[in-house]
Amino acid sequence: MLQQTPVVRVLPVWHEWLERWPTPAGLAGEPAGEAVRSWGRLGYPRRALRLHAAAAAITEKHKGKVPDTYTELLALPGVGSYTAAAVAAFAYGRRETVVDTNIRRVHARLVSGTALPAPALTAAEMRLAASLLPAADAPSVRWNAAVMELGALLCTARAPKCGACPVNDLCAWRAAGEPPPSYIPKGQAWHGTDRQVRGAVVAVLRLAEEPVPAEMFHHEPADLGFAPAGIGVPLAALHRLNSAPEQLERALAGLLADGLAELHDGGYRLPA
DNA sequence: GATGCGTGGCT
DNA sequence: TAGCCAAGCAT
Repeated sequence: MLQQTPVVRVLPVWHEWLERWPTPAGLAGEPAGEAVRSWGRLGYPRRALRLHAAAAAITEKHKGKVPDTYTELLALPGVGSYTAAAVAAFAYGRRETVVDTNIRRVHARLVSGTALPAPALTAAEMRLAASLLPAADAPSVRWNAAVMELGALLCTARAPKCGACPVNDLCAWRAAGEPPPSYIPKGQAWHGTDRQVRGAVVAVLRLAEEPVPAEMFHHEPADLGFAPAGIGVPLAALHRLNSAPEQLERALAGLLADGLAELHDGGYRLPA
């Protein structure tokens, strides 16, 4: 849930999930669509699908217990190098090189003297992080947590709070006069993209209790002569995007391909 | 290595 | 207010 999503937005959903599915087996015992539905508006709903798949893998291959090694964690769906290291370190106390966006930014500034880390995680960054990690297990966990928090709370991407930083006297970027970034990060396009349409379609499917006919996506409900049950609001939002028919087709096809939707009785629904 | 993939708070 | 950006991953 925390992948690319701020902590404060994750917390309420996380609590709901743990109450509803206290164990991996509990989640694995329900349809994947239920995971997507209860994902709410966290974004990137593929993560819900993969979390469900990970729960199934944990149930089947790990006797229902979340594995405690980096390698086993990495093999789970939706778990990459960051998440595998973070779980091994923070849940199991292991010494792992945890590198998230916060840690990358702190290292870039404090050590490398640049305003921002490289556009993508590099081998050099991993080597640097590994070289800074304390040798013993417990201190390494504290180090990972501390650097991550420093980045999240003080050494932020925009308007870093250098005045409150406990290590500002060690900061290479500050010592260099806070030079501007050497490149301009290109923002993620949104308006008019397939991505926006996909999001609007999934919003409809989340609320739908019956398969949604393709015509519902392509035409105004008023033109169809019948009222959609319970999905009027997200459907209206989708139509307001006024996307081209082929764009809608791409979005629907993409959702099918990703397993976020399936065809049933001539309509689209979340995977049952 | 580059791209596609959500959503909403903050400035 | 339009854009930035957030505990990344898979392909």
